[in-house]
Amino acid sequence: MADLFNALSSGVRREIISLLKDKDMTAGEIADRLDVTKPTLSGHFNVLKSADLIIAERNGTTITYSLNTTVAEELLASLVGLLTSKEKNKG
Amino acid sequence: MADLFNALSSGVRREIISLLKDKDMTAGEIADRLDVTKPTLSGHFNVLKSADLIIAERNGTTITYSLNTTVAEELLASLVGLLTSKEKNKG
DNA sequence: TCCTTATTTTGGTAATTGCCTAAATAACAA
DNA sequence: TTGTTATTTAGGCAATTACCAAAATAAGGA
Repeated sequence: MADLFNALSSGVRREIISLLKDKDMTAGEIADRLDVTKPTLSGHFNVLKSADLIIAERNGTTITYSLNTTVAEELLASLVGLLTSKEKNKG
Repeated sequence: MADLFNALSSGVRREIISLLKDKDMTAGEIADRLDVTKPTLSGHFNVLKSADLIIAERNGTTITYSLNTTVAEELLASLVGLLTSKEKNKG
């Protein structure tokens, strides 16, 4: 849970997720669209992979990343749990 | 949005939110329950206030914090927007 | 083996964060 | 004004993060 929110706390990483929610992309394609170098991006991929938010699949020399929708849904559920069930102003 | 995720990326701050989701509490009450000093906590309150996630109200010498449920709900909506609408595997 | 493409790892620096103690401020009572 | 309680601000240090350039690795073709 901490890993997930930490992963989301970076603007670059949220952009990566936003790209991946529509279609899978290779590291190079993502690098073409974002304004950071590939090494920097590689570090962000690592953070997202550690949080299990994205999945990497190598095909030859290219690596295709995809959003892990299962974990994304679990994250949503966790956030609901964190923020809701406030009974104070029920009605 | 960046401020919101950044606010959530700290365990201490998530604990604060978790306490406040059930009832409003003063800074001192929160300090009694968490294992950091009051000055450290004060810094976390500032981060949460900057993100508009909590609301501070002074009564005499005490300051009572409450969760800003409106912003909490907006955060949930934002996260849904960030993570969903993936058409790839529709069906 | 040598070359090319794709991506990551390494190494370094600057900025940020998180925590603490000590000092300052705010509100109010005596 | 002096004292007390509640909280924040200031100052400083250690750890982490973010970024880049350069080097290294991986995969496959000639």
